Amino acid sequence: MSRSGAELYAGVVVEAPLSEIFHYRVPERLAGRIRPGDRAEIPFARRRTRGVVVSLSPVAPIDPALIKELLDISPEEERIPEDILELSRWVAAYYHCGWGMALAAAIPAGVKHGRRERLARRVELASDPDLIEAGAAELGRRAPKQAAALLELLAWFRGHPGAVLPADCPDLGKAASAEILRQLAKKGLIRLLDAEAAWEDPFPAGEGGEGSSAAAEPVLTAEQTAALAEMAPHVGNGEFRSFLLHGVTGSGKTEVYLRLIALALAAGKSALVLVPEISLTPQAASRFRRRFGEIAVLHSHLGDGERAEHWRRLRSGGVRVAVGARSAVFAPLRNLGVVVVDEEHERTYKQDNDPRYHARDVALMRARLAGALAVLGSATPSLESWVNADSGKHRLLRLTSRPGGARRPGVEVVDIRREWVETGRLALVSRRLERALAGCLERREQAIIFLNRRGFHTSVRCAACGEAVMCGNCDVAMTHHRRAGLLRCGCCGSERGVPESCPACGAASLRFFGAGTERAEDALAGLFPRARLLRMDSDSMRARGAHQSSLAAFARGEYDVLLGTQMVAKGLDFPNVTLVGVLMADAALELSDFRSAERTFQLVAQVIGRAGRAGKAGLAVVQAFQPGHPAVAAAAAQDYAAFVAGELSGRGRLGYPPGRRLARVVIQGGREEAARDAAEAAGRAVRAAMPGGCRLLGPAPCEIERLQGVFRRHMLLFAPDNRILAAWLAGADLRPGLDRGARLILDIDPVSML
DNA sequence: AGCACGCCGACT
DNA sequence: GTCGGCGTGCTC
Repeated sequence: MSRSGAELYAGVVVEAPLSEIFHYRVPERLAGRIRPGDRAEIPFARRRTRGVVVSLSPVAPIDPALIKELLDISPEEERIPEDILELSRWVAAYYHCGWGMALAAAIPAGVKHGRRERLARRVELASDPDLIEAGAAELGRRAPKQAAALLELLAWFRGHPGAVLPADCPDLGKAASAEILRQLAKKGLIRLLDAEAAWEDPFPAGEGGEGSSAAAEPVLTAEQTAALAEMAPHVGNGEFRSFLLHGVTGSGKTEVYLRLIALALAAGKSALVLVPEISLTPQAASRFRRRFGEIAVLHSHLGDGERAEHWRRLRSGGVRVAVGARSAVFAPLRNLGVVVVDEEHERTYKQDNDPRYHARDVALMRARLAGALAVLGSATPSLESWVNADSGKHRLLRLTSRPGGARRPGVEVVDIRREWVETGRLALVSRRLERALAGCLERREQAIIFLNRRGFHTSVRCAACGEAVMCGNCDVAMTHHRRAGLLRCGCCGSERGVPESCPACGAASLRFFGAGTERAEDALAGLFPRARLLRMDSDSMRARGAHQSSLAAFARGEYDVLLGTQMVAKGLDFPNVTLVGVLMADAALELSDFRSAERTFQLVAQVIGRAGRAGKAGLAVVQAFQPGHPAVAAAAAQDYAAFVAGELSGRGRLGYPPGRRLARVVIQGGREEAARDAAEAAGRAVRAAMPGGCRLLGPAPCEIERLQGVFRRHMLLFAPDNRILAAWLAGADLRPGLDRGARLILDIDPVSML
């Protein structure tokens, strides 16, 4: 069989959702140049596919008779760099997913499929919607799945006129699997297009390229200088170091990052900057471009082709700065010197589908593997990072003052309960806030009003039977959207008309409760009819680019008041904003999630920071039902230390993170029975394998037991440290009972408990 | 994932 | 009868 005697076998991670490694014989002509990281062409189950070579060995790990020969390897430009391969291996091990799954997250689609035989990745309707709808009705009898997918597509295109839908769009869910889409395309009902087809870059490179004069570098504050002086010696020396940069809003963290990156570049290294998607604005991108010339901006709206192009340029070393959201943590930068994670506390860094990695933690591991310097920046660091700084894992750096002498805003807390008693009505806008707004408008300054609830009313309830109108798919009360004249589910987005009578008991006694941004808009319009209001939430900002253009219009002074959800809590500073109002600071506290206090603190502290960023005096009015709640009080006092101390001791008492490590196992199924049986089986397996010093909660129904038509149960695994947690999970066989109608999700370091 | 096999209900 | 849809199983 072997002619030269020295056989070589390659371990290959196949491009399929499988966790095993498959092995292939390396043909002699490739034996000299094949290396781990090569993309390989392989025969796999009666077809050709591709994979990534992860190991090479002279011994066959299985019966050699079963092993097939590897067909070819890809050109050099498509190799996965060694450090990315290593990083993906760590992701697979840490998050308990297959290596293939981790690699899939690390390699962009455009690179995976190569340039030639590119898969169709965008969907378009083949004819006009009404014709399609008729087609769907006809299809319904024979192919219900295809018909459902078609209707889903139709609804999507009606909601997003003129847009092009990526074939793997999460909006479609699994209603439209690749197979279904192919079938529909075969029938001529839809068209599947190339990635390259139309999606203009919302952040074009534009001006500010290499040649343009470098932007004037602002003078650093003493604190910025000190922070840089701490870090500078560790740039480019090849040793991993991590820092937590705790800087109040407006203290100039970005300038510190920019200087640090400049140092890395000067030392011949490259730099990776992670930002939450929402702050990846054209302005932010151009700030980096002005300093560093050509950079890779990796945002979520890049086409496969563009993404692949960035990947190749970073990989070749042609571009040495990458700025991007979560998945940019895998950008193939060479010779990495600095890794920045801005707003490190943001939960958007956690991916909420497999592999469920936390980009901040992956970034730290990446820096460690590269021997680079990592900086985590935030005005309100996560407790995890804070504890790591406390224990000496990260070095803590502080920025407490704002450059240019901008003062911190004054904060006043309004007790809504007392307001209620004194005025006899439950007003959305307190008298104090009304007065402040009047003054602000009179001075021709701008205000931001924050309310983290969408819609008009947050629920519709029957006065006769007490039932709220629930979503048909989820265990969630539907919100009333008066503008649209319907009820919508905040979880799955499904809609229904506003019922005349109670769907549960039939009584014509429905009452509307709670307030969202729509209602706040009405309230403000009633109080200040002449004020120009801009409402920003995911309902009013559905159109592509609406978010950016609205913020720009507000910045130009075309509006007086910006009202919205989280969307207005973060992002740009508007020099003319001197007033911030928080309508229900404690709205999120009722959620049964152990992090809800932390989130409330972060959110309120961040919004308050929006006030008075330039020379002008700022004021924040914080309304709350529980003004004394530590999260609200500490945020109002801008006292991070006080909040952290209290919260940490509470978490410690309850045995929650960050003191202990947590994994969450969710079992879901279309039938309640199947989900419960599978959860019980998994629960027994987990309990049997539980090491000492650990704790198991559940299995029990999830907070939202039914979500998008699926029944969900979960359990929480608490362990003293990660090693023990990993051993526990390795020892528990979660497979049995899952085969039929139930699926299992394992989430390490979960951020959502719902 | 993708592709075969095989079962099942409906049409030339 | 057979065609197409859709569940199931397997891939070095």
